[in-house]
Amino acid sequence: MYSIGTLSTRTGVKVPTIRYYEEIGLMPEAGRSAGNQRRYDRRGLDRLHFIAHARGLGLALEAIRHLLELSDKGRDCADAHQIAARHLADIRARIARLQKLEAELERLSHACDHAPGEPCGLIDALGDHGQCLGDH
Amino acid sequence: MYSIGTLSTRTGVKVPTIRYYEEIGLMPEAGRSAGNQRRYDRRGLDRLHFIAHARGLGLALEAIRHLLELSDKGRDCADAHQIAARHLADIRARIARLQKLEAELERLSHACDHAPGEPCGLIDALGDHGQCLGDH
DNA sequence: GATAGAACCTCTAGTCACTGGAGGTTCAAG
DNA sequence: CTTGAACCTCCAGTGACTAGAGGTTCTATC
Repeated sequence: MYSIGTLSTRTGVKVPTIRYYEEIGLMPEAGRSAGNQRRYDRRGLDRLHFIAHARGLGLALEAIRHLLELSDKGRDCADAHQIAARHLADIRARIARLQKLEAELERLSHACDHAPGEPCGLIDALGDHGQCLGDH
Repeated sequence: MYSIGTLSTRTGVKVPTIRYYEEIGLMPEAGRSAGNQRRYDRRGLDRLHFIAHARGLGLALEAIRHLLELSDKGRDCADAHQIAARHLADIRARIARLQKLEAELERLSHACDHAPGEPCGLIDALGDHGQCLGDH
């Protein structure tokens, strides 16, 4: 039997976060000690590991909830793969967007020559989207 | 003189968002018509353009607030460039992290051979961070 | 000048995924 | 038995909006 603190150190998930997961139904309601403190067994630990890992991969709690349901009631491999594929597409889109921003910000920084007494080209460029290359 | 709706269509920032920006002090309190509706001049429009553009680049409202202050009271070119540089570093870190996740998710998907009747390798892999290559 | 309806107003509450604090109780070690 | 770390519940706050209720004003047309 593990206390909530033990679960926390074992998974790296903070104590209030574990309680939060219980509140929103991601973690089942834990059993309690005589003094009303949460007590977890191996299954609780495994489940939290699963959540922590999926969160670490950037999956939304709703997606994780879905995955947990699939895992609970046997399998639906196809569904799980669809969730993963959607997330992968999302990640790729975010990377592409960030790379655009990276290029744009770099360009803006060079718009300013730091001449003393002159207005800052960077600030001016921020006010004028017309100067920009792509959409963002 | 522009109404809030006109500002909205001109900048692409939604009406409630403009009111929100006023509430948190990013936009100055607008003048009002006889009937208490907001009325903006050119300066208001420019300022909202600035905010919209900077938000589009992913800058946090606090960073934008800082930039606006710099722009208001003349210049501090160095400060502005520091904000941009920090943001650029942040973007690069996010890109690197997302690329790791991309690789990891792709790998996990291949951990499952979709054999009918077998447990889903993807779901199992999600429960076991030990299988993973990098940190995330 | 009347009327219709689009656009505006304020206020409150909800989103996501936590995080922090107050004020009080229980546990484990010495 | 005492100390203090860890636990409990409840409430409020974060960032950057978004949505809805319920009411007022503006503008265009007749």
